[in-house]
Amino acid sequence: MAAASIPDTGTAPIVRSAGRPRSTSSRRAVLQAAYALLIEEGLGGFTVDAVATRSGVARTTIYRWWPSKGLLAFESFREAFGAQLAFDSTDSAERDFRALIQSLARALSGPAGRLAASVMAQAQEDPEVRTLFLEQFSLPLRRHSTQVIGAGMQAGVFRPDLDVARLLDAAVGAVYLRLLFGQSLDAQWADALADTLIQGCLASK
Amino acid sequence: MAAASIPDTGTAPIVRSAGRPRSTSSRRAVLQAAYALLIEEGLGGFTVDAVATRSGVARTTIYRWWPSKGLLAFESFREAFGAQLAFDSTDSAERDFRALIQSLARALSGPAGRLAASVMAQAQEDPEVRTLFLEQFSLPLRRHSTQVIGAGMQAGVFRPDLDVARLLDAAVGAVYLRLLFGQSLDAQWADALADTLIQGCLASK
DNA sequence: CAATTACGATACAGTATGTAGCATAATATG
DNA sequence: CATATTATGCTACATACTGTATCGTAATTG
Repeated sequence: MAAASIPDTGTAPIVRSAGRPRSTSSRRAVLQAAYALLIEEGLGGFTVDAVATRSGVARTTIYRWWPSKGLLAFESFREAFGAQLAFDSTDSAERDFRALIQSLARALSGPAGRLAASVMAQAQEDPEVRTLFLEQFSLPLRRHSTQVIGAGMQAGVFRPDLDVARLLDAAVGAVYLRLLFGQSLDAQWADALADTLIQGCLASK
Repeated sequence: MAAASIPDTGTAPIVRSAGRPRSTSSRRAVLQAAYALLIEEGLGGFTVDAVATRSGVARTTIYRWWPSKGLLAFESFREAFGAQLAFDSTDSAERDFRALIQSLARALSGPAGRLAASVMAQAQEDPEVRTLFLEQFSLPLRRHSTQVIGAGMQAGVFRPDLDVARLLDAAVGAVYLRLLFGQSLDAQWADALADTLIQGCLASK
């Protein structure tokens, strides 16, 4: 019954130095405007200008805190997503593995999925975004998934020579593939994917 | 031993009307410059301006033939990739399936992989690029793959209730996932992926 | 030769990026 | 309360890219 989620690595430390403190309301307004713009207009309508106008925060202030569009998009993504991924472990490894895929698919199937797709696209232009996405989103998720599957191997449900990393490449890759092509990520699809991955291809029993 | 590859749907018809004909050398120069820029600089350095300068073709001429950056990127990708994917069918369904994954991974592992990643990123901004990529690249590939796997099911090697579409989501998704995250797509990885997909997760034989 | 279409060059308006300077606001410290 | 310090908002500016319009010139057909 242990619950896990993406750790919140982003929020600033609470050390107080001299001078006017950073406006938390402006920060929130910017991230929220970025979130809304990315979802409503996609990457095309996502400009610092538009974020400034929509949030009511001065453009120069945005540049002060977010050196690039990509990092702004990523921070907006992380804030919106950090709490959305949570998994419960049960006594069935197979059920846990299905839940893993379902959880990821569900989280990415909503409007926030467009956000993730936009960040992935930004990551192709900006290596820093790619690194952040990998280290702060993909890897924590993968670490937890590896544990879940490892438990299934320990329990003898999953084959002992299972290549967990490749299995996760396939599971996560399938979800992202459909996300990037704008295809639906409904529960039925996710369960069929899990079925296929669990059972494999061969006819011999 | 039947060979298959992506059909060449793009080249213009050969109807000759009055007036000065379109310069094929300019067209090639533009596509080649776009290709080089996307590979060397990535999406960031890929602008119509830069393509014009590098190709020596006037910017206005480029705009005349390619209404958007995304479509230019896609056409460049298609020209460079059309012939790169070819598969041979043997009498072993399992070997053919492995070859499928190997072929895709090999084609995307080179510098041209960055091109594909760039087009995928463009597809997030431009629905037209997404549609073209799907219809002219993904779907033909998928149709052929479905045939190969279907033959394996007919032959009794693959389970009769195998969900081919999900299997391909997983296989192709895994390749794209690593491509987009800049991770290597070497032959060893591809074969381990094929293993995992073929054998599934369960310990029970 | 006339009609037609493509190409190259220049110019232009619109928009986005990213920086700088300055006045003002908010907080900590003495 | 006075001062130092930092944040914010505003205007201005240089740079760059987009996309269109116009015009002179080149190449091809009939």
